Amino acid sequence: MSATIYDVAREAGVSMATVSRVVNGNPNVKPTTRKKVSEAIKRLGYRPNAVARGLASKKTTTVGVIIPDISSVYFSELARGIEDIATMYKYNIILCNSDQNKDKEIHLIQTLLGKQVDGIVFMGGKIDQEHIEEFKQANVPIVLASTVDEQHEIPSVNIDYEQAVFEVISKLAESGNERIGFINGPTDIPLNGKHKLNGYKRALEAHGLTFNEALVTEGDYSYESGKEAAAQFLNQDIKPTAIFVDSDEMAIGVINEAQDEGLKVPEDVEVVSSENTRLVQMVRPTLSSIAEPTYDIGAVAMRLLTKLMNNEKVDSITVQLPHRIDWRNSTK
Amino acid sequence: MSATIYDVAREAGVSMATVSRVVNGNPNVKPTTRKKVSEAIKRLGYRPNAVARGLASKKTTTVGVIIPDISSVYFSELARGIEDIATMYKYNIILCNSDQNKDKEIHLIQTLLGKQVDGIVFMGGKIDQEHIEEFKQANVPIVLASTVDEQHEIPSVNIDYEQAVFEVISKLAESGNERIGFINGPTDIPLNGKHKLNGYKRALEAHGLTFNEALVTEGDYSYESGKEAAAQFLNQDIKPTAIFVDSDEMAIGVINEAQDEGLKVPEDVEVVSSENTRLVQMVRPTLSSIAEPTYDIGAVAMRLLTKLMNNEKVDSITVQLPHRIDWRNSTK
DNA sequence: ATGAAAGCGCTAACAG
DNA sequence: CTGTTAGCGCTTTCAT
Repeated sequence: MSATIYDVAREAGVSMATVSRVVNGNPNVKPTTRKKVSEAIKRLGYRPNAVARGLASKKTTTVGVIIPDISSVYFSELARGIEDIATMYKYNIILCNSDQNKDKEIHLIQTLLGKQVDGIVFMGGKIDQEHIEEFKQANVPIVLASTVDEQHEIPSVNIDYEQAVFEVISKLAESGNERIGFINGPTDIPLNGKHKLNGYKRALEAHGLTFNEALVTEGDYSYESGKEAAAQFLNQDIKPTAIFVDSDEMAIGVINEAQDEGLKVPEDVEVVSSENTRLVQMVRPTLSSIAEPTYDIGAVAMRLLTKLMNNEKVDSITVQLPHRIDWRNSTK
Repeated sequence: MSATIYDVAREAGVSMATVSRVVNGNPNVKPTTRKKVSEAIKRLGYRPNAVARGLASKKTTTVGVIIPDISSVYFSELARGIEDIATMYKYNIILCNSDQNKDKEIHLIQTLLGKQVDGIVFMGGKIDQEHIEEFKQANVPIVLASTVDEQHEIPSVNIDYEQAVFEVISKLAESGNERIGFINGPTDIPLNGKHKLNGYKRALEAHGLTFNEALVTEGDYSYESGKEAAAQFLNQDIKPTAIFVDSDEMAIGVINEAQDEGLKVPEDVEVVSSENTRLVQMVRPTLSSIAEPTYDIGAVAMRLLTKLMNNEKVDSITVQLPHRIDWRNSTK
């Protein structure tokens, strides 16, 4: 059994309150006493029990992180941003994979609240009423990262996805492409089915192009699904001359499929992706992509959460980070 | 304030002990009482406080996971394996990035122990005496995943890295390569500087080839460092005709560098990598690689940890998972 | 089958 | 500056 605060108190000949004070860096302790206590701590190898502390103080310095899939390149970068800032503010994170499954998500929220986390960073797809209910019932702050809440009720950190897609498609249209394909992510998620699709449509319209259903499809973010979607596009009569793809892995699938079919990228078909993970520079040709500040979204979301947990004032509950479009060799 | 077990007890007209019993599924409760209590729980929206429970029971159903960098493709796959099995056994994980920095590692171990985790999965580079001390002082089990402890004192899950490298180099030698390059990971880590290097040397020897220092270098696992190492190799007089690279990202750097210099893979230079992440199928040519069962290493490590936490008997404290070599198009 | 009561190890008033 | 004293919310004997 390891030493408790009580053991230290006895060893140092003081009360537990005093030990608690020196452990917590309370200045109201005479230097000599502090020294006595510190030595006793060292001698006994005392290590404060965070669980007991959590129970007494009602703070665990632990935050929950619900993420669709940590093994995805995109989300693991986000997670790193979250964890770095958490560490900076002395929090630890409990990491949970949801696979974007609503039941799991709800269950995880409850588990985390049961564990008395001080806050939660949530990443997911669709946020529906049931999520909102849970979030509101929680007595700790929640921040959404790279996840949109239609109602703008929950604090969140995102980029302007609709605008980003609008810019990509516009540029593609301006450089002469008349048939621009769009391989979206799962469209049951509003972020895809609504915002990104809107950006696509608005850009077409703005450039006098007509929307063609045969040029829009969806994948599940995997390499394989990108390859399949590309095969579908490239085997129809009206082949697109440019394709915007909603993830890097899918985009690589598209490039490979195109090349396998003897098409040249970007000469025959231009490709633009959407995550700007490290992968973009590893493919040949290097991939043009919406440069979403993935790490930063995580970092800023966590930073926002710390403010909320601290009851600090925040300018705005929803923050929108800037994005760029990085044009590389997969486009002309 | 949310309801406590005491509130539920009063609401249901029983004692807290009884509430505790139904919450924990203790069979010694009359069905009618159980029902009464369950209803009270529902009515009050009672959710057990895991911190209080942890303090009383000395179990947190939380395990610590120390990982070099969650944003690495390799480690995030490992982490997913860990988390899946943890979930299966009703544990949550506290995830911490160490960047393989020893001070951080030691500090994280202490933080996690302070948080009273029931066990730790540790991934890192060099395990030295100080680590071992910490591990031994901890009163909870520790399992190393994809991390070797020279002394074999700490439970661990690995593949036989030396043997795997031996096989790759042997095959390369047998197919006629006489100058086989080796881009290792950081060699201050015994796994690289000792075991993998040994495998390389032994294979050369076994095939009558002489060891040449100019054909061995190291990188930091990044794409860039792979590219640089390749540039170094390919610009010297005695160019290797085959290169074994210790990570997928570095290997892609090698392929790209070779191609940028006008060399063909595998015709002019063959490339074999070492992690078999999803990336191997995304590059062209697809990458031959040691098929390390990354996800499984994590899963098995976590499974082993659950047994240890449960005081179950385990056949062997160190497990060695089988590996394959997947030959793809980056080799002849 | 159920209840009473004693902690688990710590923080946080409140005194002094 | 230091000590006393209640809890925090739950588990766990030990009775009954």
